[in-house]
Amino acid sequence: MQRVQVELLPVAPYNFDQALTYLRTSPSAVLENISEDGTYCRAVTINGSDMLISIRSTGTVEVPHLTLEIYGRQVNSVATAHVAQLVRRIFSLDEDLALFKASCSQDLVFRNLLERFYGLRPVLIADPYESLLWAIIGQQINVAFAYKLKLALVNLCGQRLCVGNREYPILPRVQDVAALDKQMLRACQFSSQKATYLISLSRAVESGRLNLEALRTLPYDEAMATLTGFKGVGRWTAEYVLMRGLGAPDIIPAADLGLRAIIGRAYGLGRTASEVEVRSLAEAWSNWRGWASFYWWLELQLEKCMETHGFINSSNI
DNA sequence: GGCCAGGCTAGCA
DNA sequence: TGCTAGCATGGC
Repeated sequence: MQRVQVELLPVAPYNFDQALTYLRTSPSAVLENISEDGTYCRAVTINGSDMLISIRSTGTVEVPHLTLEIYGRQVNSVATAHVAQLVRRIFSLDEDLALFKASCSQDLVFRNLLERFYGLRPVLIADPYESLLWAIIGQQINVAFAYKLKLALVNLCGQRLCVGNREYPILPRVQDVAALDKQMLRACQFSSQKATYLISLSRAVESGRLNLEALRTLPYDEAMATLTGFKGVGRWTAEYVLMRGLGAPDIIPAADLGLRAIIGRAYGLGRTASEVEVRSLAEAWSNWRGWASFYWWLELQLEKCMETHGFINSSNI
């Protein structure tokens, strides 16, 4: 097992702790592990080779510095460069927060979030395919059950990476999900529809009929049309994949129930906002609607955490 | 037992 | 193009 250390310099300001808070409170973080001392760990697969990445902050918000460690059988310079690039993308390290802030600060309600979450940038899902799996699983069911289903899928067909005396779950490979029998998922409490969608979409990705990476270069409307052309992928799912999986900064899943609820409360509607109302309010965050929805999601998660535990720290979430 | 949950599809006008 | 009913399955 090799170990390589890389120093990363995010564009300032950058608050890594906020990113960890998001992950700690996120019901979608199944493969990520956040330790109490503020170290992020997860297994990733680079060119077919499984590695463990470990990241911790070694700087401040104004002078950010992250230390990345990579553990794997063969961590050569090419793999190291790939991992560093992946980490920069997951944590949005190269983006300029000032542009986002300048664009959204006219909205006084949102400005409050900008101040409270100073230095926060979106945390993306490491792999677009991973975001597609999670989006299908998360459709229409409560997040606690969605988390349970994600774990079930990982346990059913995901491998594990051993580093030291610990095991880390690896995202199931496309071909392994594509090869699943529907009944195997049904036995893990997946609905018939979800099982069908997961398998058929994985087969589409495996065969190349659905090329998720290629969506990066398409205009939003074309990428949306491509995704929603597949059964099981509606507008919400496509927007979720573009925003969380591919990092599209201006895509907002406005139909998202959680987003509608938190926005309804924040803007004093006294009820859940409608999708149309969310899209209308989101005009104020134009060009950055995806980033803004990420901020709202963190706000929502913190609110739920307070409801459940009465306080927020690393041990109760 | 009933309503809700980080929706999608098919059918219809 | 836009609306609605039906669907599926735990959690609370």
